[in-house]
Amino acid sequence: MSTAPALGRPRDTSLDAAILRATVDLLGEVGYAELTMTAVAARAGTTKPALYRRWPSKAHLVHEAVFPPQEQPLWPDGADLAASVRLMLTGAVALFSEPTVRAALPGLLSEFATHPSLHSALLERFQSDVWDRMRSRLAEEGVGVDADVLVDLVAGAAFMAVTLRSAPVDDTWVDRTVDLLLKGIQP
Amino acid sequence: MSTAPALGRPRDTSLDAAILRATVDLLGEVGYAELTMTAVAARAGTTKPALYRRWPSKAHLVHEAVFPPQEQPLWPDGADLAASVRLMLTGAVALFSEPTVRAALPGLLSEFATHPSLHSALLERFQSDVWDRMRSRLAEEGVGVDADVLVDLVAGAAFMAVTLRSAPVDDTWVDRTVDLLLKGIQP
Amino acid sequence: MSTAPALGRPRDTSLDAAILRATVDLLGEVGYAELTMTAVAARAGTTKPALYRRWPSKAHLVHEAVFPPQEQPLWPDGADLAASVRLMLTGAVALFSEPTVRAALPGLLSEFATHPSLHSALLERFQSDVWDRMRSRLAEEGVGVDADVLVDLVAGAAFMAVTLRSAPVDDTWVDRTVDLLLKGIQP
Amino acid sequence: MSTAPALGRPRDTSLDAAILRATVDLLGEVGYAELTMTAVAARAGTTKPALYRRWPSKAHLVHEAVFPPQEQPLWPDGADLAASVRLMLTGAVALFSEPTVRAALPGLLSEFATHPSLHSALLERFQSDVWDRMRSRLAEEGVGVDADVLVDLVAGAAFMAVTLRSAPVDDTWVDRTVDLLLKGIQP
DNA sequence: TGATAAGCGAGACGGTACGTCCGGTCTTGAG
DNA sequence: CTCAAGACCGGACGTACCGTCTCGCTTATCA
Repeated sequence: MSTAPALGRPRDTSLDAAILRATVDLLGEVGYAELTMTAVAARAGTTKPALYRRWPSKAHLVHEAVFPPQEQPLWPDGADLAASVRLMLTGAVALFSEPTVRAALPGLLSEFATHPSLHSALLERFQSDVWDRMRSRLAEEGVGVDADVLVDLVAGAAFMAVTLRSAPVDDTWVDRTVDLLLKGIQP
Repeated sequence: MSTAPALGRPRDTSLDAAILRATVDLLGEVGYAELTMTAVAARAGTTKPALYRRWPSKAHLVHEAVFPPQEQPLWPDGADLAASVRLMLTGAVALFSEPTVRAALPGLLSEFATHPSLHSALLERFQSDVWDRMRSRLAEEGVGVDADVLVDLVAGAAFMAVTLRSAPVDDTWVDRTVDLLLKGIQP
Repeated sequence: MSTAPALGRPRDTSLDAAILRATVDLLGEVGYAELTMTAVAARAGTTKPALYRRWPSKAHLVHEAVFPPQEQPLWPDGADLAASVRLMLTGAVALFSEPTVRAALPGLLSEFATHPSLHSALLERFQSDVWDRMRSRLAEEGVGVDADVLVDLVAGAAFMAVTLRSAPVDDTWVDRTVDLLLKGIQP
Repeated sequence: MSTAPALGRPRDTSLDAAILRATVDLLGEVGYAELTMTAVAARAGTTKPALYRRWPSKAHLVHEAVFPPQEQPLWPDGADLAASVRLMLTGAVALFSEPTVRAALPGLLSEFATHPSLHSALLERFQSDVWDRMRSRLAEEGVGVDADVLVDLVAGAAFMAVTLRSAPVDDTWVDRTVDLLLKGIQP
C-alpha cells in the first residue's frame, strides 16, 4: 500500500512551499474573504492551475497553510490535571490569537457547509492532539468528566473571548476561568 | 433629538422587507460564501444599487437579516440561577443550530477584520440581551463569578458543539455541561 | 396667439445661461459621448431636474448650447456668386472646425433616429441662414442650379474635409474646390 | 511575418460571429446611442468580458461590425470618368442609406475625439477602396483634379443629402449633382 | 391684502449599464 | 502521462449615471 509510482513529470515541490507561504502572507495582509487564488498565484510566482492541481478550493489551501499536518503538540501536557487545563486554555488562546488563525478560522468554518471534506479534515487534524489527549488525561486521573464537554468549554471560552468579544485576554480572565472549571470538575 | 427631516424621495420600505427576506432565504439555500448581492437583488425583485444604498456590504446586510434589532429576549430567564444557566445553554444551542444562523455566523466573524463597525454592531446587538442580563442575574444571587467568564463558557461550549464539532447536542451533553458549570459556580 | 400668462414662479433666467455655458465648456473638455447631465448640473451649480425642466434630453440641451437660435448670419454674402460660394465654403469649414461644433455635431446626428424633433429643429435652424439665402442668391444671378445640390456639395465637402478626413484645410484645397464648383455652375 | 504561436486557450470563433451579428441587429433596432454592450452580450449569448477581450470599446465593435475589413469594392469602376463619378455618387448614397450605416456612422464620428485609433482605422478601411482608386482613375484620364477635392465633394454631397437633410435622393438630384461635377472637372 | 396654486432648488430614490476582477477550465508545449 | 503556463469564458462586483419623485420655499395671480 504505497503511493502511486510517480508517473509522469514530477511535481515541483518548491512550488508547494512558495504557494503555502504566499497564502499565509496574504491571509495576514488582506484576510480570508479578500484572499484570491489569483493573488496567491501571483505572489507565489506561478499560475492558478498549479494551485488547483494541488488543492480543490481556497478553503482547502488555507486549511493546509494555516494548520499544516502535525508538527508537534500545540501545547504541552501539565504535571497534573489542573496544570493541563490551564495549559490547554492558554494554548487555545494563543492559537486563536495568531493573526493567521484569526483570519482563517471563521472563514474555514463558514465553508463547512459547502465542503464537508474540509470539516472532517479539520476535526481529524485536532483529534489526537486535543480530544484524545484530554480523554486519556482525564482517564489517568480517574475524573468522571466527559472529554467532549470539557474541551467544548475550554476551547469555546477561548474562542469566544478572542474571536467574538475580541477582549484583551489577561491573567485575571484565565485564573477565573480555570478556577471555575477545576471546581466544576472535582468529584 | 429627532430624526432627519426626510430630505429627498423617501425610501420604498417594501423593498427593505423584500431584500431581508430574500437574504434569509438564500442564506439557507446556498450558504454565506455563495450568497451574492446580485442573487439577493434578483430574488427581491430589485437591483444592486438598492442594496448598497441600504447596507455598505454583504456582511452588514446579512447581519441585519439574521440578527434584526431586538424583538424579544432570545431566551427567558429561569426561576433561579441554575435554571437560568440551563436556559442560556439550551438557548444558545438552539440559536446556533438555526440554519440561517449556522450559515451566517462564521461568515460574519470572518469579516470582522475588514468591517470593524460590523464587529461592534454584533456585540451591541447582544450586549443587553446576554451579558447585561447575566451580570444582573449573578448580582441578584450574590454569586461572585465574572459574567464575561460565564458567558464565554456557556456560549463558547454551545458554539463548539454545534458549529465546530457539529455533534448532535443531546440531553446528556447539556446535563453534564450544566452540572460542571453549576458546581464551578458554587461558592 | 400669445404665450401662457406666466403662472406660478417665473424661471430663473440666470440658470439658463449658466447651464448652457457649462454645457459648452464640458463639451470642449470631454466630448459629446462623455458629457453627462449630472456633470452639467454640477458645473452650472444647480440640479438635474432644473435641466430636464428646460430640455427633454441631452441632445436638445446640446443643440441649443451649440446652435443658439439665430444671432447673425454664420457668414456674410459676397459681392457676386463666386465670392458667395467661397465665403460659404470657408464659413462652413470654420463652423465645422470650432471645437464645440466638432464635438457636438456628429453626436447630434447620431440621435436623429431617437429624437426626430431634434432633426427638424436643426434643419430649421439653418434653413433661412443657408438654404434660403443660397436659393435667392442663385435666383438673383439667374443661375439655373438647384440650391440643394450646391449646398450639399459645399457643406458636404467642408464636412468631409474637416470631420471625416480631419485634414488641414489650407488655401489650396479651398481654391481647387471653389474653382471646380464655379466651373460646374457656369451655364 | 506570422501571427503569434497561439499561446493559451484559443478564442471561440463562433462567439466573434455571434457578437458581430448581434451588434448589427441591435444597431438596426435601437440605434447607436441606445446600443449597449450588455444587450449585445445577451443577444449573442455570451457576456461582456468576451466583448471587451475582443474590442476595447463599443465604437471599435460597431466599426468592425458595420465596416468589416474588405470584402469587395463598395462600388464598381465605370467605363469612363463620367461613369465612375456617377457610380461613386450612387454608391455613396446607397452606402449611407443602409440602415446599419445610417445608425452607426455619426456615432462613430462622434467618438473620434475619444478614440483616435478608431479614426485612423476608419480612414484606412476606405483608403484603397475610395481615395486610391479615384486617384488612379483621374491619373489615367489625365484630368488635373485633386482626388481629395473630388472625393470630398462626391461623398460629402451624398452624406449631406442622406444623413443631414434626410431627403429622398432621386434621379434628378443625382443627375444635377453629377452634371455639375463633370462640368467642373472638364479642362 | 391674504389665500391659492404652480414652479422652483434641492436631494435622494429605483434601476440600467458600465468596465473590471476573479473563479475555474482548456489548450499548448516542455519534460 | 503529468507538468507549468497563458488565455479563455462567464459570474459577480461596486459605481456612475439616468430620469423621476418628494419636499419645503418662493412667487404671482385672484378672491
